[in-house]
Amino acid sequence: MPPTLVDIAKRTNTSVSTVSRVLAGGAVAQRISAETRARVTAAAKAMGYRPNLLARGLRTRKSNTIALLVTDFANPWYGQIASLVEEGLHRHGYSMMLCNSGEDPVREAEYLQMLPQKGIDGMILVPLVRTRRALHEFIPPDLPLVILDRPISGISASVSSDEEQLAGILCDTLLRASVREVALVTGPSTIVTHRRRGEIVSRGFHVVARHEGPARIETGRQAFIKFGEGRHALPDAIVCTNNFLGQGVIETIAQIERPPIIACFDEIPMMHLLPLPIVCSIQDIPMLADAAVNLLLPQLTGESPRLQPVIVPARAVTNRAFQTRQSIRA
Amino acid sequence: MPPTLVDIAKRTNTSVSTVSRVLAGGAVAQRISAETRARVTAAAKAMGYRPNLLARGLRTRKSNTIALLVTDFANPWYGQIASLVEEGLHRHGYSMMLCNSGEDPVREAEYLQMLPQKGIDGMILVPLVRTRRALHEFIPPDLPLVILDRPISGISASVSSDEEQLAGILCDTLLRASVREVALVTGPSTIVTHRRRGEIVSRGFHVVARHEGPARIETGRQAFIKFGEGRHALPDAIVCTNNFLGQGVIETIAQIERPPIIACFDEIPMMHLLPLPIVCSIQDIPMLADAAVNLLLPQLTGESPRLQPVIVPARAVTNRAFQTRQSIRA
DNA sequence: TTGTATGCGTTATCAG
DNA sequence: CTGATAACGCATACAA
Repeated sequence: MPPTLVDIAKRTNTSVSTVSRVLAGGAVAQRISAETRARVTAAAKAMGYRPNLLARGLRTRKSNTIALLVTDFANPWYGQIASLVEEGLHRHGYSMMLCNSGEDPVREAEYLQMLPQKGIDGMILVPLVRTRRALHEFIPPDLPLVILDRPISGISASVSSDEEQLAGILCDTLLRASVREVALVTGPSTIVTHRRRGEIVSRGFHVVARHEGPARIETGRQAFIKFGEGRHALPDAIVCTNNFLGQGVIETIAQIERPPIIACFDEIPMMHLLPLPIVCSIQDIPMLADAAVNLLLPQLTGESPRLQPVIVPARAVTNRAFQTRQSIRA
Repeated sequence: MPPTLVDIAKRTNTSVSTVSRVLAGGAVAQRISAETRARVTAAAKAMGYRPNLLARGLRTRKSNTIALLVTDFANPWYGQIASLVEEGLHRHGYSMMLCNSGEDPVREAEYLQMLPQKGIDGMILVPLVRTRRALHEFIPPDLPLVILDRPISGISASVSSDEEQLAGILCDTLLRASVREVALVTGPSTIVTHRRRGEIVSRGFHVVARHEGPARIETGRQAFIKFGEGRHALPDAIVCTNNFLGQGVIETIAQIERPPIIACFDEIPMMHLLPLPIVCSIQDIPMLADAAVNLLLPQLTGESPRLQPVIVPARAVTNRAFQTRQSIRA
């Protein structure tokens, strides 16, 4: 129904190839006489021609499209990074499609299979799958790929924060605040970042309670309820392995008098205004986004100059209530 | 390079059509002898066959893919709604791709053109374009389409909140709190929701200051700085036309003693814990998402039963600081 | 400078 | 039950 090259060719008394060449623009178009070129472009505009990208992609095996598959785009962290990645890719002439696995391995598998079949040129992935082998049961080994946030061993094109440092600075801050006992609220232990963060914290503190669940606000809420049941004395701090969990805990715990310190990874919005001590270990989102783009681009252009995993430094930030608490104790 | 139907056909001494039929499954596959069927499926699995979705889409004009184009997926509001839309569509066998115009009309135009050319089956759009005419310069008139959040006159498949009510309940709450003078922080007045919300508020109160800019946190921060320069006495309330603007204002204003009421549209995370009076007019995100999906599905299956614009009711919520303030004044 | 012919991987039509 | 064969819309090698 929409006009095709054939239609334009008929209308202008030329052939499909001529039309194709004209519309291709650039050098190829220059090899066509100015006269026919004008006729063809005019007709194309008049008929409202739009190239069928499926056909073009089928033929050229190029789509100028990158897929970014994340685990939960309801989490603003992913929205922010996606937004920056989008801008970066756009500057280089690629468009980006964001897909969501919703922390569901089945949906991840579906998208993982489908996206390459749809002819994307490359993919940036926040993975649920944990091994290179498992991953490549779904995607072809030659697809330009960058692993984001959660390194997979054996894949060198990956960007993530230094988990040791990330958790380390959090622990240091807690130690300086005389924390000894903590409760731990973690996302799925099948996910390496959550597991790793939990492990590192466990190494440094006496963990008196634990709760694990999907990395969502609701899980944080449940955690506090569960902790409340077990014992009346709360620990010195509650450590959450991501922002959503932290937010859930904060929402429910703030009513307590003398609440424990909340320590979490990633940012809590407006933490400075919240009436309880908070320390966040914050990843450098712009740098992560930038690195992801820069790691993908050379793969797209064919050149594959020994990609190295990029490890981005993080920093710990305490809120005002935390700082006040410290100066009072001092 | 990846195996195709032809490869499988050769390997099994059959024809492409047979292979295609077997792999199609369902009724078509039943018309093939159990024996060849087994041989073909086995070979397909062994060779790791994956259908080329570009080719299939080119042929069938169906992709089982819906695009959701929003204006700013760094804003959690869009992340939440996108997440719900995704789940809804997924339940009906569609996958969803989220794209971001970043409040840039040029990028919107690009995606608007490209997505249909890529063979999506339908689209849900949070538009920047303001008229039906302008929109259809980019997308074909027969593309299944739902307009989300910002109705466009002449397009009946649209879902949004009742702006009159949404702004009305906010104004009522402010009036009951004895607010007379307000400052207004709005997103781009080219966007109907921002403009409309601003107008309604202007009707009810004396607007002593205004600031307009992109609907981002940064704009809210700038607004407060600007207001601070002009006069020393702040108004009774600052009204922001969305959550991001509100967050920016709150972040910068909280340091003030006796801060004004912050009134905004959409949700402020953990508002109950913030130390200044806040009232939010909150849209029903799940209902919006649901309606969007339900408005799109019938268009996809061909039946087009007189679609009506869906108007979703909203509610105003005040935080604890607001409530405390009220009881003190009473 | 332009046209012809071929193929990208599928599905669908038409024979047999 | 199965196999040729023709599209789908585009890009390109090869001719002219």
